[in-house]
Amino acid sequence: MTRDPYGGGATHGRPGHDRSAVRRAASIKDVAAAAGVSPTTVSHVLSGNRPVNEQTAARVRSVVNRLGYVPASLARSLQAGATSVIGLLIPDISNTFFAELAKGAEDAAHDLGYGLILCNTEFDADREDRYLGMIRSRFIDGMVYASGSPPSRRRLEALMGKFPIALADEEVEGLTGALIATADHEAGGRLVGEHLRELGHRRALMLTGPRDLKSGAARAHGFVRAFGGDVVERVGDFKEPSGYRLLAALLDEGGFDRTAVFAANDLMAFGALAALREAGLSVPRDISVVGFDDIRAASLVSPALTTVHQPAYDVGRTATAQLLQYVSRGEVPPASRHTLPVELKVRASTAPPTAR
Amino acid sequence: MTRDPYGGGATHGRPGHDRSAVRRAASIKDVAAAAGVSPTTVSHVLSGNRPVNEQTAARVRSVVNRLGYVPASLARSLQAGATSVIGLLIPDISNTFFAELAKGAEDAAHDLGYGLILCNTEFDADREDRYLGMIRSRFIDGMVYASGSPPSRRRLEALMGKFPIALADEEVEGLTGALIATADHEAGGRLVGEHLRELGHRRALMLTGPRDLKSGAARAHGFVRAFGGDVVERVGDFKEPSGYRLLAALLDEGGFDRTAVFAANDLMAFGALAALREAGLSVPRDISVVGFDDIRAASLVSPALTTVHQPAYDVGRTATAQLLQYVSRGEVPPASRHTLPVELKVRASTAPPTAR
DNA sequence: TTGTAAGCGTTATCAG
DNA sequence: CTGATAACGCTTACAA
Repeated sequence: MTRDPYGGGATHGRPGHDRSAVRRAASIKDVAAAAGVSPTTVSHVLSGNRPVNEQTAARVRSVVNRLGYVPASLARSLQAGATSVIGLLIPDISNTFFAELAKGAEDAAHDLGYGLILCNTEFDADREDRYLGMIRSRFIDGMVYASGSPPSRRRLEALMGKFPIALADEEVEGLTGALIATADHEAGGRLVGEHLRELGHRRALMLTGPRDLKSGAARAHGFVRAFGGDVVERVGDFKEPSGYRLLAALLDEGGFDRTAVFAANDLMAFGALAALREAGLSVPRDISVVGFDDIRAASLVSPALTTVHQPAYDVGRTATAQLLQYVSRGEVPPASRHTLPVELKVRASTAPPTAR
Repeated sequence: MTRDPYGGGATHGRPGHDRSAVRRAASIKDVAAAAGVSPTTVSHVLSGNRPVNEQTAARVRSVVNRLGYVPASLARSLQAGATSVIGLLIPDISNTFFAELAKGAEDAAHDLGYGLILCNTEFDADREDRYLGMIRSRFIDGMVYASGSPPSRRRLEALMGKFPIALADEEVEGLTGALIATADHEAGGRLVGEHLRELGHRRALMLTGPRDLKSGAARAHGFVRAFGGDVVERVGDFKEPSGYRLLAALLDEGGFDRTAVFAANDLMAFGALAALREAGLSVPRDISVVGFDDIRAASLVSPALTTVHQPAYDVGRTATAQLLQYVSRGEVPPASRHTLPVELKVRASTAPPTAR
């Protein structure tokens, strides 16, 4: 917490030569005084909330310009009981998936006249805590929550119901009664399962994300059911190195008999690709690889990655738009779920298995 | 501008069954009353700004817990004259370069106890305007400005000097007296020039960004001087399609005699790569390609792109840290420049020219 | 050790 | 058409 940065008007009656100090800005009183009217009138000239004599209004406006007066939004918000700003809490803005989601959220917020505070947690609980404090202290009117760090459930649960919060992308286990917008993870898994099965694969390796994420479970579930074959599972953390390490370890062990790899996200698929390349295996000839998310790099890698396109932008946009619908009325959103469609992008990293 | 979202306390004296409405939160007065002390004492118990009898303090704390009281940061900020929140204005958060920059900015802000508002402009002047309004209305204590949309100069110039603003990544033409953190664009251009020259190239095509960006000019300048050979220039807009179109047009024309392409950023380089592939030319055998930025996808494309690594994270972090140093003292930052080193990443897209 | 009162900059209410 | 006053929720002299 930062304490009062400048000591409350020390430069007050001292115009002139202190070049770097921020001068106290003109207030509505200053304008009123200079225009010879009451603050009330100034307020109304600016807001148009009630008619003002055109002469008076003109005079006020001219003073406003001369003094460069801009209403203090803090005071306005204090009086209004709302700030017109919401937060977006995500684990990692440099992950393009979240960047896209953020863009959707920002667009939706902007459309409704709201500002958006970026709360980047780096999966750090302290950081998440601090950001959640913003909603408790009512500095923001609501929060779009798109992180999945498990330790946060308790706190989140306590907040939800009291404050307007929407879940984006990731359900939080055991949290009911929430407004949530998410991609159809199960369908995504199913599409991949069907695709690999149709190609003729029967033995697959599934690289999952952390166990406690519902989205991951849904993907896995959809995949296993649709694939129907033999599935080996390894747990990773959604980051590239974990995809690499998991697969490299399996390859080292020897006796690797899988013909396809389904990674929980594109990043892990990239890691898998690297491990395969290093082991001298060719994709998709020796082994097929599928990702999830369809981040930009997916179509750029070589071979281009077959993956499931997640509508990250829409998830962010939908969650935010829904949330604001309630926030703008001063209500806590009811439980509701918006499942957005996904799409399988078949590219060059999958092919029928070759007999070995 | 959003008008007062909810009509100022209609649910005030109506406790009870309106399930979805947000209940008025406990205020310092409520706590004081319930604990049988004055608001002043509550304030001091919480802030530690002056000693309080341990008995009293304990009683207050217990009431605070029971009521779930959290101080309203708006009121606090109004009183303090600062919000401990700054803005970060960028054109496109889904561009990984800016995402990295944002991450650096967010880290620096977080370290000093500041929040960061993401202002994503999509190169839209209206949007930029609205966000700049946040600083004029003192909702934020400062702004890290990392956009380059030319029409904004005037406004920016008017703001700078009055409000704490730092320029990140991109100088704004004709704006002096600013605090600025930027990568060493000129050195970047030079490194590319030297690299291509050493490989034996003598005829290059340079795909630039918009003309009025200083960074682009610096890159071009450094490149042309170091390369020394024959350089043809085409102006693009930093987006992938423009790289594609520019090169495709040249190829179509016939008589294309360049042996190397230097694109203003990686995205345009990707476009160029696509055009080349389509024309049946092989990189780097027939032609070498170099980018700028070193976004994640650069090492993933095939062939992996030789490019100049920009320290996006550090640019964001440095600009923000510098800005906050002044903001926290209530000062407008003086002119100063921080030039961060770049690095040439030689990968697979460059090679000596083959005689044709 | 504690409390009273003023003030931060607005806007809504009520009165003229 | 306009103005005085209270209120939003907090902090901080100043006083006791």
